[in-house]
Amino acid sequence: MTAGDEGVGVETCQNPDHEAARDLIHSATAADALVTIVGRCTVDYAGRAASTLGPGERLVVLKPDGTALVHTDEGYQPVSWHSPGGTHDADVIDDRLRVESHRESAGERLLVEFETLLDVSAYGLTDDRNPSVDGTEADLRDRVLNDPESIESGFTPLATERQTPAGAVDIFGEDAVGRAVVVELKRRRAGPEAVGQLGRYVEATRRDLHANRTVRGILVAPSVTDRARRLLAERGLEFVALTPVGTESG
Amino acid sequence: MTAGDEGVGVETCQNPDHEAARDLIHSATAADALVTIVGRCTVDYAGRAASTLGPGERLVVLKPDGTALVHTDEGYQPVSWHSPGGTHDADVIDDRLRVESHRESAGERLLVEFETLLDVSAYGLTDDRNPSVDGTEADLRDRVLNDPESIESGFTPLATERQTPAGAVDIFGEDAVGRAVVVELKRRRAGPEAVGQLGRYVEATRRDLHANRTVRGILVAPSVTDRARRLLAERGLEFVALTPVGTESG
DNA sequence: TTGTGGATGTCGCCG
DNA sequence: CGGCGACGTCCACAA
Repeated sequence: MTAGDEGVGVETCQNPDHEAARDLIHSATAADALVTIVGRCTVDYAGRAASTLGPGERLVVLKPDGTALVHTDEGYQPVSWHSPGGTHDADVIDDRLRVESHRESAGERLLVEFETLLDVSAYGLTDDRNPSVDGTEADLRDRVLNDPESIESGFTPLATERQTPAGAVDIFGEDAVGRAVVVELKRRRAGPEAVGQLGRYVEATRRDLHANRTVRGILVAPSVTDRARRLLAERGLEFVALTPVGTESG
Repeated sequence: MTAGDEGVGVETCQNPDHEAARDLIHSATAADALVTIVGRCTVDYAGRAASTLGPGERLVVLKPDGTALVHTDEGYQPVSWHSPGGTHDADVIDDRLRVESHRESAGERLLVEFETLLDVSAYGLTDDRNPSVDGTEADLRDRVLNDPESIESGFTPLATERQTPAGAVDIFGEDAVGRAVVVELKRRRAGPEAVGQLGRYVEATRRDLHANRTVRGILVAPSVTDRARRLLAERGLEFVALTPVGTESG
């Protein structure tokens, strides 16, 4: 595999010796390939925090963009990792493969040291990256904009992402009587932070507008927790139940 | 590899035909092994939302706990996934491997359909899961408890995780003059939500205590954003700069 | 099961 | 580059 070759390529080594693994990682990294390493290893991370992992068998993924992931046989989350943007390196010290990812700008470093190697593989992957997702907050926003009556009769959206000193209001509009309305959207059941957000935006909007202008705040979400409902009541805010299109039952 | 065998085991197939891949996935899943599949595939997810991915070359990881991860050659995040708790299945339809993860209780389903297979491997992994992390919010809390003067002279912690109707207060205590103090901790630079949280806890604590008791609110974090600082001032709350032990420079 | 908030969150957008 | 909030967030812990 030559550098710049983005086509399909695979190189696999089972139970490789550590120097063969190092060489494979070197050439794969140079060719912008994705590398997987399976073996017994220890892990050390230092950066935004510090973490260590004792010996265990794990799957390590090195991506050409600098991402490093250390996965065990459980969980969605990697047990340790390095974010994109850094560089990978591999060497052998005391007959042991050491894989290191670092990003100087963030002062981060991830070190994986292998006792045992079960498998090392390199893959040249290409992906068009054309994801599509439905049921997001943007879908909920579009639903409200396409049918403002779903909020309440006479509601008129005037702006989305309206800037205030406290942040951007999801939907800003007017009710049937001409009062200002601040709408905060949540794609799923809303908790206390959502109320906090809405409250901040309402306060900021009151300051922005004429002092005597009424500003209503409406939280729009599929549902709210009890605590959130209480907080809404305390602050004179309102709630409208609405789900993003496509997530509703039926 | 027999069911219940948790020891080290590896089975690898390069450029397998789709039925061989299916068989390997079946036996690996039955043996609680971790499976990696590399190939060109499409992905469909339906559950909390809905997402689709067009054809692309990706790394798919199936874990024995029901986790499924679809990784491209970029990014920390899987481009699609299935959370732990479900089950994996594999079959061949129209000469194409289809891998499906589903969790009925959550109404979630992830379907990966392969056009091309570069590699299928299974690994029996064992991990002690003895992670250690430093520099967390818990470390910041311990730092304050071990040296209350780091907040201010005369500060006395009385409780951690003190319950209020608005949630749990990180540290509750008294200042040198006997006023109640509510402390909210953040391990990194704090933004508006942190102020909102602190404000809620202070309000709830004021209601809990005698009406005439003064309650101070202190945000403890390495730093705050401008907006957060303004919000603190508006609500009469305070800020003390402090980092979790071990993250500080020097 | 649900609620709540932390996380080495990551990621995208916008100033 | 930093601030800010969404995310199919995940996750641990408590009620």
